[in-house]
Amino acid sequence: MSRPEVSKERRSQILDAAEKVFARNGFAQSRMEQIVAESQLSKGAIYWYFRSKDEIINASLSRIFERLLHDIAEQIESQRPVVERIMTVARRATEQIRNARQLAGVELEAYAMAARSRSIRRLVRGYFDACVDAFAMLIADGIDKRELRPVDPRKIAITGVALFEGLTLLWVVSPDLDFEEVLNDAAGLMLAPLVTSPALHTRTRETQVRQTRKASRANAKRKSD
Amino acid sequence: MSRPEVSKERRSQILDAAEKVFARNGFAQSRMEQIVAESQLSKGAIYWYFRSKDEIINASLSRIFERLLHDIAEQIESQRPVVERIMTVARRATEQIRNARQLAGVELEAYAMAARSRSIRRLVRGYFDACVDAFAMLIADGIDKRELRPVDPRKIAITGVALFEGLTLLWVVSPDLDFEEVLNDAAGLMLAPLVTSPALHTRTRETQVRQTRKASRANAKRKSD
Amino acid sequence: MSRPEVSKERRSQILDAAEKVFARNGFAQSRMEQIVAESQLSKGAIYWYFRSKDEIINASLSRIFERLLHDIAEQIESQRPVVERIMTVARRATEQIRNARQLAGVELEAYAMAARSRSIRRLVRGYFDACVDAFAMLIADGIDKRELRPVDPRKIAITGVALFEGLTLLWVVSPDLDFEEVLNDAAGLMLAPLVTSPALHTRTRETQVRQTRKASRANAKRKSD
Amino acid sequence: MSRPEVSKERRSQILDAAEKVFARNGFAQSRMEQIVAESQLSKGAIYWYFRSKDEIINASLSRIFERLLHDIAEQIESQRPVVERIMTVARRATEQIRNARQLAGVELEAYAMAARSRSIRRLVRGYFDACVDAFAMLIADGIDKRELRPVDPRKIAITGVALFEGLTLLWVVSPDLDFEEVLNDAAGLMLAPLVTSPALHTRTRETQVRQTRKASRANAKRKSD
DNA sequence: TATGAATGAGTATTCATTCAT
DNA sequence: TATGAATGAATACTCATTCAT
Repeated sequence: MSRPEVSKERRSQILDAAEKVFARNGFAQSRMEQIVAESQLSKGAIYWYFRSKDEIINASLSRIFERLLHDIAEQIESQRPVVERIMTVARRATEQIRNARQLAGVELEAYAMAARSRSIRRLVRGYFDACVDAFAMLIADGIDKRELRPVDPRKIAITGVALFEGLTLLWVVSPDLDFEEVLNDAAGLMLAPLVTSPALHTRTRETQVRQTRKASRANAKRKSD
Repeated sequence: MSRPEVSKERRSQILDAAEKVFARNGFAQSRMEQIVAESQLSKGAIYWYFRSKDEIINASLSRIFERLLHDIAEQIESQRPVVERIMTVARRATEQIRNARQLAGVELEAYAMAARSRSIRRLVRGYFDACVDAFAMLIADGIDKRELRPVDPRKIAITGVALFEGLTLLWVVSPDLDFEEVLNDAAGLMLAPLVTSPALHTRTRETQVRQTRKASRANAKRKSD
Repeated sequence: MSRPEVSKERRSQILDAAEKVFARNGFAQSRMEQIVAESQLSKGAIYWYFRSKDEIINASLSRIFERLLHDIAEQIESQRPVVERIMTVARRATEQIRNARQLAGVELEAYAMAARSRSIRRLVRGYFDACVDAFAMLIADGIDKRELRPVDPRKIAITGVALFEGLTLLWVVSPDLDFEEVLNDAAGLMLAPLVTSPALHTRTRETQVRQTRKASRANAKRKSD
Repeated sequence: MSRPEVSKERRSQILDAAEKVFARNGFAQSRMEQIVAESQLSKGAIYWYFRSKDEIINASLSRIFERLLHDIAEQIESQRPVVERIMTVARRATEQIRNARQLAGVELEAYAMAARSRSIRRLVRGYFDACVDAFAMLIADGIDKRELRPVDPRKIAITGVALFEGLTLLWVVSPDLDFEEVLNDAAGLMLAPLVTSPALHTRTRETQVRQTRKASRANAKRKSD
């Protein structure tokens, strides 16, 4: 292998290790020592390829976001109906997060760090913007193809991304929430009014006040555990 | 002041100081020394009232969430139309967060911590559950009064809370986002289909694909800054 | 109760509490807070009667030593044969220490402190001197009554006290040692040659080299546990 | 120097420093800062080689006991008469302790700690056991060679070790005690009855009651200082 | 006398980063 | 390039003692 190839290889090796450690312990609670151990390299080697822990965090996050976006991009290029594509993206993201549950924790930590660090904020913002862009593109496509009513794609997209991130957050805090079901409900709620054909519809029909009150009491009970 | 009154007073004094420090620096980056300085008390006094930094964080978060919920509760009891009340709650929350912008950072950090700490998770979960309950109650009330179509209030509530938290997150990351406008759009999008009267409607009318594409390019440009 | 009586009462109350706490945790690891709790008094009250923790330690040790000496004194005044009286003292001390096993730990800590603190040294020294005096008196009495050969009572006494303290030390470290048996052996070994009548004799008779070697191996084995 | 050699060197360097500091201030009153200063290394370096202060204490004590045992071992292997060898061991130990007087304080603290700490107790016990073993071996050898009467070597050994430790304790508390003389007296008292030849004998002859009473009065006087 | 809230100097330990080899 | 020993600033927490009431 040539020099630059070795360099690339080593950086990957380190980031792979770092990612595992970050997933286990979060960014703040991860120690350079642990990354060293996981990477099978030496402390010096790590610092040869990365200036600091912060730089590793940035690079790691960058890679994670890229990977997530890559998945989304694939779906977007498909030629299937827009609503289907949207739901597929959502479902895939759901799967990904459920499989690598720890990823959600890392993401949340990144969002929290974004509030304090300029560089992390730029990173997260890039990710969000890309998500919104992709989503908006999809909506616009749907409008063009008369699958969706003529709405502001950007607004829908922002709402959609916010909804997805918000649901992820709720799910991290309440792991017993049926993420898939909730996501379906929420997506249906949001998309149904936009669809020109009556294919997608909210499935609920009648007053469910009593049901809701019951659930409230359940919450109250759990609180006192 | 009597003994127990002084004790209560001191606890508040410490939590007030802690809250300021936390808002400035986040939980992790806040130092006990800073809380000591801000509280005008001594280190020993702090530890007389709280066992550890963690306990202060918990108490502080608890108080913050309580305050937020208190505000929501006020709105809920009003007798105005449900949609109005919902929008008022959203608007008030918006204001609160915009006024104490740092609060959002603290909240995000709490959410990230919830992924790792049992006690914080319980706290955050209690908050989310209460929000969902309150929101669901409002929806149920709307349905009872025929202001809203008969839907599952709980599902709407979860979606609503997720949406609000997600938007806050987006806004923390993209501070130049017009939070109020985005919130209005999202709320309209979500509520419009539920309303029986045609009062509330999405204001957008025609294909805006071109507009969206333009925004995408703007994002792409900002990225390279 | 008159003022001075209350004072005396309170001091006892505090020292009783302190003694319990010291026995549980040792001097260094005992906290004033614990003494406060155990004494059912307040922190201020404790400091009203004692200037400092050190003063409590001193007073407590003083009381402990006095009590031990009191027991010895009783035996000395008896009119029974000297050897019997010596063995009774030893046996009583043994019992006392075995009953309040923690006492031995406190004593050892006092001896260690004596190496650094002038006041503790004076206290311990007073105790040792008194022990030696009492023991020497006993020996001298035995010589006078022709129960013992004419030896230097002081030398025997010092040896005896050292032996007893040394055995206690060994027993604290090796709690499975049969203290009573070892003490009997040691006392017999030391006293037998002094006795004019042949009443007391070492009970061992023949070469026990093999037995010893076996015990050595047992030690070696325990070491590797 | 090779890597492992440097490591060994550093550990020694740290333990040498620690030993000096411990001797000056005792274990509990020694500060890591002092060990850092004395060792000419940095705080980090100390913690690179030892996990904690406790680990340094353990290692230090271990080394001290090993050194003491090494000295004893040398004497035991000699071919001179057993009584002579015993007295030489005792005399050498005496010298060692008198030269490094502070060592006695450290030992006493170790004994006190043994009452509370499992690991220290194991250490001290190993030392005592080894001492007893060595002593018993010597006695057994003497019996084999008909220099000593057939007694239980182990019992003598325990008594001997207890006696020596007890005398050391007395001497720490009463530094003006003539340790050598007292040790000689005690050893003579213990060994004389065991010896087959009449070479060693108690040198005292007549009633010394008066002398003893005088010493008692001296003690009483010192008490009131 | 008595209370217990308040003080603050004191300390072991951690960990990102550096640098001689 | 690579190693891993060495650095040292930073930090949460303890606890004997004090003092206003």
